[in-house]
Amino acid sequence: MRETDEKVLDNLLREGGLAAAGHRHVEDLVAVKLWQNPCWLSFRINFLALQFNEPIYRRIEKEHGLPRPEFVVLYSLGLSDGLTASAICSSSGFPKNTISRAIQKLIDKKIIRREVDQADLRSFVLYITDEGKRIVDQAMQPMVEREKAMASALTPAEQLMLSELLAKIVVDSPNWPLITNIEENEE
Amino acid sequence: MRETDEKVLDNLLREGGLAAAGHRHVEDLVAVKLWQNPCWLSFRINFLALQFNEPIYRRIEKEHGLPRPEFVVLYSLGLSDGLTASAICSSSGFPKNTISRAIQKLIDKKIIRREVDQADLRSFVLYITDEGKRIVDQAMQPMVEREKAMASALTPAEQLMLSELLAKIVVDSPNWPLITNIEENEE
DNA sequence: AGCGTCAAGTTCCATACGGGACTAAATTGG
DNA sequence: CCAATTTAGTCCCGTATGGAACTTGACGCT
Repeated sequence: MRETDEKVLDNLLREGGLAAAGHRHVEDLVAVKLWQNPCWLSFRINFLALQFNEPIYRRIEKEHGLPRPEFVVLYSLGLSDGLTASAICSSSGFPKNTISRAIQKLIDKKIIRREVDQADLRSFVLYITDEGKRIVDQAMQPMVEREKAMASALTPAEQLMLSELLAKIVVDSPNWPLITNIEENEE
Repeated sequence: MRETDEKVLDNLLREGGLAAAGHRHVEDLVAVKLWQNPCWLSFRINFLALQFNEPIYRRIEKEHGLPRPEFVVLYSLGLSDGLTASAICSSSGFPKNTISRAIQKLIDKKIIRREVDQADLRSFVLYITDEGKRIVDQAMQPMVEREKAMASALTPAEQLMLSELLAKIVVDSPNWPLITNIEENEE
């Protein structure tokens, strides 16, 4: 790709959705961050993540007394019972001490249960209790609703497209280059 | 849309990208969260946000001594100088006390500068200093690189499509229903 | 003008968070 | 088969975080 072509593409990407937005009102700074931002992708993703999460986790906290890390554990077990702490860490991105604490709290609350893994005595296998299942099911509802609301800006065909595109990126994520912060030791 | 049609769509959405992933290896729990998850959209978005952010912010912290909220302020001013604290809050999703603190620190470090808004004596207008500009420019590079890496799982056409789809959702976000946590006061 | 409400920022404070050191079990390998 | 290394999970502790209360200025209303 020639130098100029690349610039053209960059601009197209950055301005993606500008025409379609038309006259619809967006807050000024959001508009700038959407359409005059070299980091078009990360802004869009971060913005949506925040907008989605913040009210949801606040509600789950209020309603069930579960802070985010605890809910993440529960949610993971709800999708796939019998997990280990480290599996939850790596699929969720939380550090292991945070997850460890969350697990302890959930055990105290009798929302999950823990058994030593006979195959590996260092690790524990976690199971959700009936009480736990009840809670996830209930907490999941508003999440699904909010998802629907979020997705409703798109047609079903567009939603499908989006789902596929994002999945592709997720699947590719293990290949992203490591960030090297081993540089300029100019403390 | 008939009941059953809706179920069909739900399944399609949830499994978006499954076929395309083919044989490529994905961690087990990630695969479950991708393809057997009622919250297909929020998982994809949150996962990508975390994967993107964590190394980037860690690096910026190490390299420039700026924790995330401080960088967010700087980044915002870099895109659009002369902002007010509350504008930064609402476009970034951070609470105002966190942003306030970040602003103070940045002023101390002489990375930004503050003037009272003559039109509204309660608020301040923030300006980035030359030093500040230097820092954003430098810190931006790895972000852009990482974006490119992230996007490189897609063809340019797909990237453009994604940019547009996400922008549509962002533009629509002010219309999402408020979360009502005013319910079942069963503390 | 004067009162009540609202909006911009700041301060206070309890707490959740995550880095890093630690323990114990597994695995590697010479 | 015994070090050396890696991995699962926990613990300690300083710090960043965000809720709530507060201050001060703007704005609406009669």
